[in-house]
Amino acid sequence: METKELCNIEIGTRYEPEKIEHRIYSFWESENFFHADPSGGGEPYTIVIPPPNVTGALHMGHALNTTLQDIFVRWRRMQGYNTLWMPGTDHAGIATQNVVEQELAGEGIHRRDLGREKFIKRVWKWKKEYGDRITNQLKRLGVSLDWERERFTMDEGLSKAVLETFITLYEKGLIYRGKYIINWCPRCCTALADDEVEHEEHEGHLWYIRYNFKNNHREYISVATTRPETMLGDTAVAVNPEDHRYKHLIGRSLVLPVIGREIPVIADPWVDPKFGTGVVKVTPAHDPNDFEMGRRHDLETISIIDENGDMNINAGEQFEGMDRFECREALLEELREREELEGVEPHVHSVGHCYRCHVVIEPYLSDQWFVRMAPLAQKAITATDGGHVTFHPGRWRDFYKSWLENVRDWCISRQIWWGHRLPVYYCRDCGEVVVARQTPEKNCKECGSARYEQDEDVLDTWFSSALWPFSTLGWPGDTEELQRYYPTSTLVTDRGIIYFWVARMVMMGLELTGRPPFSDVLIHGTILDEMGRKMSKSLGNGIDPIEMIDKYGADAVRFSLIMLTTEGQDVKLSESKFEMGRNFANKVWNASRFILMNLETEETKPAENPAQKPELEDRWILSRSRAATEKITMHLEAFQANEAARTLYDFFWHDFCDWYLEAAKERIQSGKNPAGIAAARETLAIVLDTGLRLMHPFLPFLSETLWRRLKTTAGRSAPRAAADMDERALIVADWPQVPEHNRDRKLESNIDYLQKIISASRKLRKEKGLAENTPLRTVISAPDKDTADIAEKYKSFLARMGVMEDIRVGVDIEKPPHSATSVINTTEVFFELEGLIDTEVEKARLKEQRADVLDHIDKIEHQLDNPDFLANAPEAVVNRQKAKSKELRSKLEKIIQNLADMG
RNA sequence: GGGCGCAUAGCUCAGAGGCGAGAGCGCUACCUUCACACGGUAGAAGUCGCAGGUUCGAAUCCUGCUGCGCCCA
Repeated sequence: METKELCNIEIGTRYEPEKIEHRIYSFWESENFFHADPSGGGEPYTIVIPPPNVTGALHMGHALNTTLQDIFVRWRRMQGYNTLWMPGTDHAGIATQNVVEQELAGEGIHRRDLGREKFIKRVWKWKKEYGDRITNQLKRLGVSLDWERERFTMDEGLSKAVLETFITLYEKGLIYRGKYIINWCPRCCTALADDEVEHEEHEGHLWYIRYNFKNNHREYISVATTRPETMLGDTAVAVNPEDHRYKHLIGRSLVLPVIGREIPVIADPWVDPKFGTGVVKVTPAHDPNDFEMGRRHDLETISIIDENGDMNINAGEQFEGMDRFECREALLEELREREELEGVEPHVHSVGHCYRCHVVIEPYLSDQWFVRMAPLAQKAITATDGGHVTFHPGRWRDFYKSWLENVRDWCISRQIWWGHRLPVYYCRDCGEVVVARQTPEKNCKECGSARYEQDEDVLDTWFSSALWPFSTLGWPGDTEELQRYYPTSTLVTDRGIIYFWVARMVMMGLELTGRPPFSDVLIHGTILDEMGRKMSKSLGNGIDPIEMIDKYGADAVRFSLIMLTTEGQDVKLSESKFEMGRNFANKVWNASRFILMNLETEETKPAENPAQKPELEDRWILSRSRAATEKITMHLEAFQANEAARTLYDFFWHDFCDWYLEAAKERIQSGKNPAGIAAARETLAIVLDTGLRLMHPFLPFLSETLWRRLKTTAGRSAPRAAADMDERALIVADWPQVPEHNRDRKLESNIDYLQKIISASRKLRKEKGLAENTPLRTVISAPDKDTADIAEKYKSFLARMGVMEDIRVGVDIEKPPHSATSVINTTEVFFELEGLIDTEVEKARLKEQRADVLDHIDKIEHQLDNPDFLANAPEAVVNRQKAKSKELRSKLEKIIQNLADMG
């Protein structure tokens, strides 16, 4: 897109983001500004996006997450770093399979009807049609991702990374196959990892069931359980070996109710004597703890529930085919009839649910593949302790470590079709296991058979996500990108996936590349609704970012989110919050509009290049803009985007618009003093340029639009500003530098003093009910020559900004008759108000002020009278309080004098 | 049960040993003045959750308590 066209935007009184956003984004894309060139110069700065789920739609969490990343990337790009922000999506095995299965269900088809191959084709078709919804939505936010490099966890390169990883870890003995109790989702029909199970407090029951002894039907013990239906698979009853109540029963035999199987009473220290009766049933095939106990005591494992959560034949003919919860009711009824149900009491316990579909998890005994976590976790802990991976805020390091320190082996096989199929082949004739890159060509070395079949399972999606920071850069190939951009710089994410993703990336990065995948991890808050609840589809309490962008503009959405996100704290969001960003954007728009109008004026001809005579406020705003630059840069370096945004807001609105623009306006519109006007124009352009640069990471569309306009306009009457704007676009313009001697603190404090005098005049007019443009004759009585000089020097500033006239300045000038007094620091300001002074009102006002000052003096002098304070407090604090006390004393004296003068 | 976070103006939140505690929204009054009413100017508004402690000095540090939220078991 042509620059001319971009500038051809009508600068109306309202910022209309919808008119520019699309154009600007196309411009950036067509100019290739997002694309990283590994052969280019500059220190690398790399971020990989947390790949959103390909089935997902953009929500506020993504909006915050990507805005933060875009801020860091745009800022570093402007600083001259060779910046890469890697985009992509995650194939989300279970979620995507569910979506396509539902689509098929609409056509009355089950995936099994289709067969594996056709089903996978169907998923790819779905992905091609709908898979880029979320990436297109991201573009609306203005993100500067390097789209040319977009990756997908199922694409060829990343699949190769997964294959190599599996083989490498298998060969190192870090991947193994075994028959264990895993978390099974009967709806998704697959195993899940421990951290894919969500635990919820559930108000259930504790049932007491009577187990009779063999050979003596009058003798029994009572067993407590929360899941009576699993009783059908019991192969023992256990007590704690130290429990004196039951010691004599150990080794005796019981008869399992309903089933009639003979089972032993065993002793195991795992049993908690305080739970229920202290006697627990042991079901090794359906409880992880019981499974361990079963191994210790060599118990039989009897599976009674199948993969769909239905009872199988081992549960007995009467229950076979029943759903597990249906069976529970039927069994309880049966026990009641047999008078073997001893009792029931309410019991709150934690129940695991599938994190994808929320069905109750079934502990399930099956053959699965696992990653041995202890050695990997140890490396990850060491790297973090050694400062190679730093969390912001730091407390998340402990959170991450506590998981790594207690992590159990990771079940990575999933019984679904969509995903990376395990590179495992079994000999059909002898069952020999071969892990290989492709179907083995040689005959089985055990039995000589040539018939192999590949494992049906696919890998956990997180297995491929764990490789993301290097697989996206071409690993296992030794690519230019990998050399240039790996390890990455900053990872930005929500605390919710520290275990799932962050920890696993660190483990895999260290194991496979020998280096941590990133140096800094920024954990931001979670977006909540107005009532502090998580936003979710089921609650319907979400706020759609795209709707908000349509309504308020992308920049407003971005800026509001960042302003609200204080370090690591959750954000309670409501739609009205976006007004803050919109108002700020509109303020910037209008301030720029004013400046552009003034630069475009016909009055100054560019060739003439008039002499410039800067005024006080010109130098002041330049000093303030340097202060803002310094602070914003510092906050970004500390990962505090919200503090940076706040600094920008205060600087632009309160220093630049409230004070400087108003002062410059007066000067320019007065029409006198051409050199002063020229200086004002130049300063407006310079400071707006700086402001837009500082703003760019936060409000990219608005700043780019205005900057381009300023660049073409500044040449007319702000030659120095124009000369500094020689970059092609703001997105690739230089970040403002902070020169060594950058501040004029004296000047800033002088202006502060003058601002107080101006405020006092405005306040007085309000009190007297005078119109804002009524000039006040003013006498300024300073305590010393230095202070008087400041006021004298900047009389015209006071006159303009405070609407004062005939300002007389001196040391200890006498108070004119019929005037109101304001005491500013140690200066008396007398406003002449003939006919408007009510002595009684004035006296009351001064008395109030006197009481106030006395109160303050009391406090400070009490402190200064305390020898301990003088002895212990730092000198600077003591001096400050002494100066304050002196100033207040002087102020008090003046108030008293004024009161006395009034009689 | 264990761990973490939060509690400050009507609302949303900053402030992390030393200012007489701040911002945005909302509220009150005045102002359609020529960049902006999505604006300007001025203002009202606080027992910094409660109780102890440390300290010359606590909204800030420590202990306990209460309430809310999150994570793990």
